Amino acid sequence: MTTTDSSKPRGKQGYHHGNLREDLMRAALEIIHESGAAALSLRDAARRAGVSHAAPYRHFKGKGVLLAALAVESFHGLVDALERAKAACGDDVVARLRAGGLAYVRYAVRHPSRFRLMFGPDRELIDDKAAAAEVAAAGQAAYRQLYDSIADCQRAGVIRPDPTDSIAQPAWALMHGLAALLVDRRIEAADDAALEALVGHSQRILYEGMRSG
Amino acid sequence: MTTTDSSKPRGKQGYHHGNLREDLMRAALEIIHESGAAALSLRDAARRAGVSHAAPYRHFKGKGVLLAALAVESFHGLVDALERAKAACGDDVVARLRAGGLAYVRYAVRHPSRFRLMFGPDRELIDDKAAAAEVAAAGQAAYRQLYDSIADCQRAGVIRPDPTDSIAQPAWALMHGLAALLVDRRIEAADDAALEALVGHSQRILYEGMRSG
DNA sequence: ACCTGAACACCGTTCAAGT
DNA sequence: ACCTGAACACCGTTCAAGT
Repeated sequence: MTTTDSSKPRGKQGYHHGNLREDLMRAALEIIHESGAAALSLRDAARRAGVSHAAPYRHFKGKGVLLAALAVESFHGLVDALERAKAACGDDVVARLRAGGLAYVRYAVRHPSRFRLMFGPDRELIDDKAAAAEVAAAGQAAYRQLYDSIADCQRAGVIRPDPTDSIAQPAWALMHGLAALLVDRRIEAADDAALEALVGHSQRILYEGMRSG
Repeated sequence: MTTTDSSKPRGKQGYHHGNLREDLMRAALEIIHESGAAALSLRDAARRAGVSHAAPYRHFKGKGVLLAALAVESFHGLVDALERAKAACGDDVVARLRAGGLAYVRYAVRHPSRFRLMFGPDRELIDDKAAAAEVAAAGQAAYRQLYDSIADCQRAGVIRPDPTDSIAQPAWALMHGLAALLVDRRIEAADDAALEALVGHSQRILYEGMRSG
């Protein structure tokens, strides 16, 4: 029962894997999802991927770098979600801004482990400089989504022409705070409708203060 | 040099400590402050407190319970800070609300390790039910500070008479988001003046949307 | 090139035994 | 009552050695 697993027909019926890097990331996320980031061990991830405890080190310089790779992947997923949500709104700049905010909070609630990985203190584990820089860059790409939406609204004359950052930062903080408190179960949202209502209500309040005139 | 330490003149010139529980909490916080929560080990805390690695278990059922005790202590510190800030504003309900928000963000920035302990995923480590409940209660006490401030403003007629939670939640989320992003260095505030400006500006935007009329 | 096995220096937690 | 020392089952990381 050790030699007859047939999940991947790839390679020279292989003593090795073909795609260990991806499998390790998948396993690690699974562990974090089941038991929290503190419970993640590289050895367990290796076990689940069916390799020895030393094998991961051919693909990641250490535990922190694996975590960083997951964070980067997660930021890319967030950016995708934001882009899709905005694209579905056509040219209505205000609708695009609102949809982006909702998508941000939804992404956090649907992928709490990833959200915590992106923003949680696990980033402290990333002692590797290059990996830390990559995570930071991926995070900035997400912020740019919001920044651009605000700038579009300013150009359209529906949001005050203050420095864009001075508006984007509070807007980000509000959505980020909702996301963080929801993920931490400090605020409850019974279902997706309740979540939409909470986000929509928060956005309406904020929008009153941002709009022109 | 083992028997002649004279820091505490207490007890029977003691083979034991007098106040190990407190010393362990102090040491643990020191470690977290220096190297992050992930680097905390009970054994290291015990070492710094000058006792054997098994001694902590007379005072805490496990690592998670020590962390929980630190979180509770930190929430109490936050509540104290909020109360002091509000008290300094006399009877002006709006000033009290604003001061509370600023105090919240300041507490986070000044005590980032504690803030992460209160809200971070480290709470997952708390497998102990009683400890988790204590942390939740301490957290609710902090929320009540904000809730009461909003309610006071509503009674004074300066904030819309919507359900208080529906206003307190976005207000909390905005301050919490600022705090979290600042602690994570996703947003920068060069000094305390910049912090005050950021918080004040965010509050002004929010207040526009909350106020009556 | 990619993986294994043994090794090292750590952990958290438990438990008999000491004072 | 409070602490120690040995013990157990784990970790992360490294490194020679295998295919």
